[in-house]
Amino acid sequence: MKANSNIPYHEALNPSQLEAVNFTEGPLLVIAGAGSGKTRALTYRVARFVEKGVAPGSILLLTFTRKASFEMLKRAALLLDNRCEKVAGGTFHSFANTVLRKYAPNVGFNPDYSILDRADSESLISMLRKEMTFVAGHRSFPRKQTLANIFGRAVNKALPIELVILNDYPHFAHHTEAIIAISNDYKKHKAEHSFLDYDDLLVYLKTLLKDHSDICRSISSTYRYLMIDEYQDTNLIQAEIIRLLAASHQNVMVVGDDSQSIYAFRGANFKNIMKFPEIFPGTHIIRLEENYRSTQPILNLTNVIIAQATEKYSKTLFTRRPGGSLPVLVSAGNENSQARFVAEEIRKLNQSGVPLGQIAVLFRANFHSFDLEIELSRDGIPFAKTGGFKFTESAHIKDVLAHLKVLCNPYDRISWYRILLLLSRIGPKTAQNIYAAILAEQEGYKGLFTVKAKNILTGDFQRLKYLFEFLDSKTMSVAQTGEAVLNYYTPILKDKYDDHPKRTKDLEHLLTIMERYLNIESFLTDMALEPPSTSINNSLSLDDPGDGRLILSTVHSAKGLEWHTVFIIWALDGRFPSIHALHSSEDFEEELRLMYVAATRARENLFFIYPGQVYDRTSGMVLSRPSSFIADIPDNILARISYEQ
DNA sequence: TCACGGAATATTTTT
DNA sequence: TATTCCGTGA
Repeated sequence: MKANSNIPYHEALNPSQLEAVNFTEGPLLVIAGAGSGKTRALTYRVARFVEKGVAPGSILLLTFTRKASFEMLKRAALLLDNRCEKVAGGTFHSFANTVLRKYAPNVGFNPDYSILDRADSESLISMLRKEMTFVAGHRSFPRKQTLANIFGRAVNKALPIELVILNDYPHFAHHTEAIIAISNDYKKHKAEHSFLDYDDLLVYLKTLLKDHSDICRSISSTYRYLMIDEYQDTNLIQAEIIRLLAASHQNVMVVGDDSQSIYAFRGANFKNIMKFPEIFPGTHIIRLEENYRSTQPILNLTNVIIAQATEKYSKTLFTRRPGGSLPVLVSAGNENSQARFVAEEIRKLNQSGVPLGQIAVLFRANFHSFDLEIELSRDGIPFAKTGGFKFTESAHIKDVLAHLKVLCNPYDRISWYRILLLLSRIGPKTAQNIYAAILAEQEGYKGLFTVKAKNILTGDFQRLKYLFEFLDSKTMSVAQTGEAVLNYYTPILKDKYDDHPKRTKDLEHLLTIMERYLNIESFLTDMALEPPSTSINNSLSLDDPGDGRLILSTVHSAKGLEWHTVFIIWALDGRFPSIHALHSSEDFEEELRLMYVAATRARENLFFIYPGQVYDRTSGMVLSRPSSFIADIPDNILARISYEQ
């Protein structure tokens, strides 16, 4: 291999990584510990295949974010040549979309379907929820977001809704009937309007492969080598898709770390990775245990944390890096002294030369950082919170997209409501009437011009009519259409938002994206499946290189990232582990894995901080014990200090 | 029927 | 912090 290759496999890879790269036929499971270079292994393996002469188009690399696959293929291309960029790569969802656009009729729907992103499906659910008359009056009826969670869980775990409510939302048990009714409405509405949500993409792909063995065989013979990243976060449907795709050739490699499975609440099932060898008999298993990230004292601690898990592929991470200081557990008097401790330490670190962008504060839930944010602002320490709003989730982008969506699907009720409610003097009732008229005409959005109702003689509604008349009158490119909508929308924007200059910029950005598309349908599909990763307001986008700001992040959003110094705040029993997880051993164990993920982010310094006395309103309990995941760890592994004032 | 203001509330969120 | 819900007055 060395002789006729320009790729320095032996220099760049350790023996386990090398073994994974060279194992090219048959089922392979790579258990990749935190920071063990699994991306490197995957990248080199792609390059190796292509170098050997495997057609790039017959390799399928599935990941959970489009960014992950894009980067791997780009790096592989740097190693070898740009044939690697022709490898079929993407997310499960984009792969499902590609297949379904071709085969949708085989599973009973139109290939012109539109995709509902999370926000779309939530607003649809909200609409249906409001129409349930008997819901009104029940103050404690689940919100749209909760409903979407319940429906999603039922699908991803293949459980009936009753059971999901009983298991995870017992406090809504008395609403079970209404929730099921809304779920049925939701399904019906999607079917009638050719909408697929994210889950539907996977479900229909699975159904297609399962019910049409000829199609399944044909797809399998196209993709003869499968690689799946982050396998611990797949759900049952995804595992089944992989099983079906790999059944005929068995050339499937999955990479993951069962100890870092933290998405069970979305249906991920870490047992998929445990069961993989059963589903594919003869699976070869490789463990990557050499860690390239953290110092040994940090690894000693994280090894102890994860040793408490009951079900796992046991692995012990080690490093060859010398030195390092002990992780520290800090007891702070109250919430505010916790924040002050963090701010003070950050200041010291920064003065000793650690850039702010190399420091992160991690926490269990988004609102746990509120107090700290106030403290940081007061101290003048610049910070950025990850996650935050994504480009396509911001109101003004969604407003504009709604106008484009109805062009493709004139009976898209959610979008019409969104468009109409932007106009003054038009509320839900009038919007309903106008939509009814559009539906009644059964001819595009003709009803917009013929509808008669009070409240609509305003100039606003006239302008809307002109817009659609104009869009109708001639054929326009995607960008021209976008421009027309923007001209119409800008006055509304200026009226609605004080910060319109910033939002106008976003819209201009949107327009430049539109210029790349030949039709609106494919533009909208990409906006749902592969939205631009730029986030708005001053929150940080992940591809924004470490600038001069401290990072605040939930543990979930921190997965896969690393920093010089990591602070884990609220390491308090009842917060982390969350009070919601104390009743179920499965949930509790997931909290443990979450703590493991948090701690393994650190390269040099690791701090856990907990406030000593906190009253928790929802439970009525006083929380005062440090997180049980670390409370009993001996002093020679975890140092202790206390901080008052 | 709509618009507005104040109060209540919140676990985590790759598509 | 920010979103959503609810009641009130126009």
